[in-house]
Amino acid sequence: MKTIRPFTRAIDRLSDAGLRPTRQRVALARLLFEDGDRHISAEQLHREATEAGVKVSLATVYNSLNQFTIAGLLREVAVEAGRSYFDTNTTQHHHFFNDDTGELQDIPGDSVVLSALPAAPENTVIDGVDVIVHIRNK
Amino acid sequence: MKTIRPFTRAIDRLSDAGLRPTRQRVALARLLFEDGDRHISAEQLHREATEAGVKVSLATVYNSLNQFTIAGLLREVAVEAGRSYFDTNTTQHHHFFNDDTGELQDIPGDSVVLSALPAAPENTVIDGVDVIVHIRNK
DNA sequence: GTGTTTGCAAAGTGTTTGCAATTTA
DNA sequence: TAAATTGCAAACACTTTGCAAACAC
Repeated sequence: MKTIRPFTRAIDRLSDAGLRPTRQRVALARLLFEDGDRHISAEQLHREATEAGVKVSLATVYNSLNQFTIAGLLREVAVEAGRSYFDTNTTQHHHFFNDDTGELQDIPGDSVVLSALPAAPENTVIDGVDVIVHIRNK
Repeated sequence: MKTIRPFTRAIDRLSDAGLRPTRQRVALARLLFEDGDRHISAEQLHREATEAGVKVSLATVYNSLNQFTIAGLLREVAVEAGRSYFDTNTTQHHHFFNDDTGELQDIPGDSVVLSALPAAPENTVIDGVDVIVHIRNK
């Protein structure tokens, strides 16, 4: 009864990524990865953790999000200056960003198609393509 | 035959946009608009102004950039959390962002083509599409 | 003159860091 | 026990704001 499956999965995910599965990191990983694709900021995650009764400092949330990102568990999405979002879906895909509400969401399937990609400038290589479709409430 | 963009003085540009052409705003508009397309942050513009002998405070640079943006003279481009870039080219186009150097540049011509656009979610309308091609040095 | 704009410094965000205490392996 | 991690507060980078003085019309 002590061995909860999802708990174990979070631990394995962290271990596999070379991150020590501490109490805080496991709790954050569960919040992040147990409910499918998520787009979340550090503040939001910290609030969720606190509401779930997990004692973790905001600094640790920031540090963990950055470590998870470096480890390839998360992807950082820049939508507007001053706020960072982290996306649990690390595969190549694109986003709607609601400028009214600040909400970020995936663009489903392949409903965005880039039919031509530019050549990278001299001495550079393409590292990734972000498409942000800005939307606002009707 | 080549389309020549009509030369508009900084003063007229500001007046037409409903902005009082003060000494500071005129100086900033000159720096921004007299040398073709530019991608610049508030700090950079402030430094340029200072180097050009224009006395203007950083707060006024920020305020002016925001006013210019609201007036449609500039377009703000979000590339990474924590830094705002302003683009003097307000037409629909896309960008390379060099993650190594922090440099932002236009993607030339039609070398990026979005061949499909998603439908906006319920009760929202599409406001614009940003394509950022992240590059890094070889 | 009257309303607008500026500059300064202070305040506000969001994020990172130094370091002692704690936890993990 | 040694090394890694945490929490706190302070530091940070960037941006906005309040208000008195300066300016544009």
